[in-house]
Amino acid sequence: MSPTEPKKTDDAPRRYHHGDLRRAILSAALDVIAADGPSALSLRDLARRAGVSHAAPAHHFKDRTGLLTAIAAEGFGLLAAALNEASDLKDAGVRYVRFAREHPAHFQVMFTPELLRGDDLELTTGRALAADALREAVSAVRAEDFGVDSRLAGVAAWSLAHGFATLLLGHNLDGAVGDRDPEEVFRTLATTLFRSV
Amino acid sequence: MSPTEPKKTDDAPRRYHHGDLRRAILSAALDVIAADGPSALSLRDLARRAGVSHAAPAHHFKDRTGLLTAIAAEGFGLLAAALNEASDLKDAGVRYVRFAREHPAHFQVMFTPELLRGDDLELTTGRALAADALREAVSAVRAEDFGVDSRLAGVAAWSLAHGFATLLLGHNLDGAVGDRDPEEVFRTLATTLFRSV
DNA sequence: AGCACAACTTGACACTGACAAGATTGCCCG
DNA sequence: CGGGCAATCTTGTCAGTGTCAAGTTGTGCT
Repeated sequence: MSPTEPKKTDDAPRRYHHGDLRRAILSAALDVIAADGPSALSLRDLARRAGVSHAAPAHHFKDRTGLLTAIAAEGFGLLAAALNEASDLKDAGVRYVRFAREHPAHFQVMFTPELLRGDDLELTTGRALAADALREAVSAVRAEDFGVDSRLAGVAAWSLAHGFATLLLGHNLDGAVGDRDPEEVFRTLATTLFRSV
Repeated sequence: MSPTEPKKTDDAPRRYHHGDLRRAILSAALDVIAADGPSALSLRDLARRAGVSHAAPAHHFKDRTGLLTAIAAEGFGLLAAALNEASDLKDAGVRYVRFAREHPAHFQVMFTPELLRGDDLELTTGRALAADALREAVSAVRAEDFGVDSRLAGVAAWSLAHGFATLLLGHNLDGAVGDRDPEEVFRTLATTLFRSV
């Protein structure tokens, strides 16, 4: 689309004037988002933190949407990697929740589509990788054990894990979880719900 | 907190210069949010749509956060009303999903805490109303049927419904749901998962 | 060595949220 | 019934932001 864009996104780490500005800005952005959400993100503020001029970030991410899209794409990659190590569906759910807790900024941005460039290549491939990983985990539970549609099992598992993770990050489960380990709470919860499938 | 604020929030409809500016701005805001998310919200744009000056909205909502907080509070009220009519836990879940589809802007704002004034009175009371409604629906399913903790049943049901609704609004289930009625999909899904509790 | 290009800077413009201070309007109460 | 008064809205302003355009600096390659 835009031939002016560098597009050498993640080859080797850059060693230029700044060092690795792209990573520095990504990292600062993740801090800000984790603390105050994507709406608190300011490119100029990120530039200030990195000690560069206010327009420097644009060279790496084109614009605000580009930065958030890069974060989402990275997040889907990380999520796919995490899910690919799951032993079964329940374990995949636990890893999903763990991912959301360990990468809250990624998680939040990944599922806020109006902030993203939906047709971005790295984003769509990352999303596809994560979807494949989920499908793989779901394939372990036999279709006839669950219901008519095998995809329904995937939707159910995804909904449960995603809802739990989302509510957790929004501090909506603080009372119910208490001081227990959220992942353990989710495990027992998933075991109870899925015990018969 | 702020004694300058009018605070006569929702008595009778105002009949002043504009007519009912407060409602007009709320309504326009809901349109914008439903279409492009909360980050696309601009007070000046809302003022323009309502045909008033750029600073008029501030008189009704103090600032951007105030507007979003009012939306969230209204949303929790609507959700509580919907849940209070539920016949059982599964029906509450279906109504939860229906609420999210019918009021996507409310839903989105309600669960984005960093956009809200968390200590706002109307918000906290609205949230408490909705929480009560959920607890009421959960109380129908007996604790020993589910597991040790009865609250766990609430967390499970809430997570499932919230995750399904969130993924649905984000168009993450378009493929799996197809052209079926999402509420029906959720109903079968919840029936399968909760059939034994 | 020098050239092409990536990385960054400087400057500008339109837009936004927020605040202060003034103008207008309907309502209440004497 | 009319005068004050408070709620409603306007005007003006300021700092901050995203984005674009054009210039500058450094780097690796040939």
